[in-house]
Amino acid sequence: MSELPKPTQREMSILKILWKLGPATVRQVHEQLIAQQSGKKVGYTTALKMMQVMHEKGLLQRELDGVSHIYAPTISEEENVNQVLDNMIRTTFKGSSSRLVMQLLGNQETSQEELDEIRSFLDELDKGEQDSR
Amino acid sequence: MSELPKPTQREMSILKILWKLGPATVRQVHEQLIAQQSGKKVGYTTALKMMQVMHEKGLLQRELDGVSHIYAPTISEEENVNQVLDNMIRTTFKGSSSRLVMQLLGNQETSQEELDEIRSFLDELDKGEQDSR
DNA sequence: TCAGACCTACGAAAAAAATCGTACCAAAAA
DNA sequence: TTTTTGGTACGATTTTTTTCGTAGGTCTGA
Repeated sequence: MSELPKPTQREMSILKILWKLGPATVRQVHEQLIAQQSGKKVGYTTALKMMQVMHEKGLLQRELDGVSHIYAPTISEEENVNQVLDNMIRTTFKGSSSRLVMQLLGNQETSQEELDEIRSFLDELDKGEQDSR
Repeated sequence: MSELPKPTQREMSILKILWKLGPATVRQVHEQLIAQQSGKKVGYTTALKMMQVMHEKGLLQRELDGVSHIYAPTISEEENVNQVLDNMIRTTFKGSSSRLVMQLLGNQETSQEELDEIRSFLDELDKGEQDSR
């Protein structure tokens, strides 16, 4: 496994945009960047450069499409989230995912539907485990 | 709510140490910093300065104790985790905490005990809700 | 009294991250 | 053909973060 450097906060915001948009050009990303960061104006070349740097670091893949490049994150949002969660469980919940879940549900307002969904998902898991015994 | 700046990655490592130790002096934090970051040696004044800066930013509180200061995070680990999770739910799980839970449990290897714990926690929640009706 | 051990504060240097100006190329429009 | 409209690359500058040297204070033990 190659060691991808941790994205900086700014880089994360670009990753998030790409996760939302799917593979996209610098221009598209730049537009989003401006749209959300109301107040901060970011130049086009800034976005371009950032994405070039991220490409060099291995955070983004790119593909030539006519004149322009189409960029995509090398890591999916799912993978990223999993990493973050795993890490959180390890460092702040002593390895116990149930603690995380409890913390989460205790804090968030969670609707009945959601709770039910979780419950039936638990049932699914149990069933799967049973089968594999 | 005051706008605390997001801690940088280095600052996070100091926060984590303080969350683990409880309120502590620069020296204590510095020791930990060295202990974990085997390879990277960090000078004492570096740790001191970082913590001073974090104090100015409002990330740390401090209290004079004789000659030295005792520092503590202004935000608890719990609050921090909640923020991160809330944010994650909002931005990547479309506001649904159950999706997060499902993603988590689907990915992690979770023991039967943990699953049971979650289930009984769900029951607790339901009971609470019932009472408040 | 004086050296040594611990502190803090502060400024400045070094390193890393972010921003942007400018040059350049190609294709489309005039 | 010339101009305008996108696009890339890249170097340089600016800003932010990180690191550390140095100065200066206090207390303690020799």
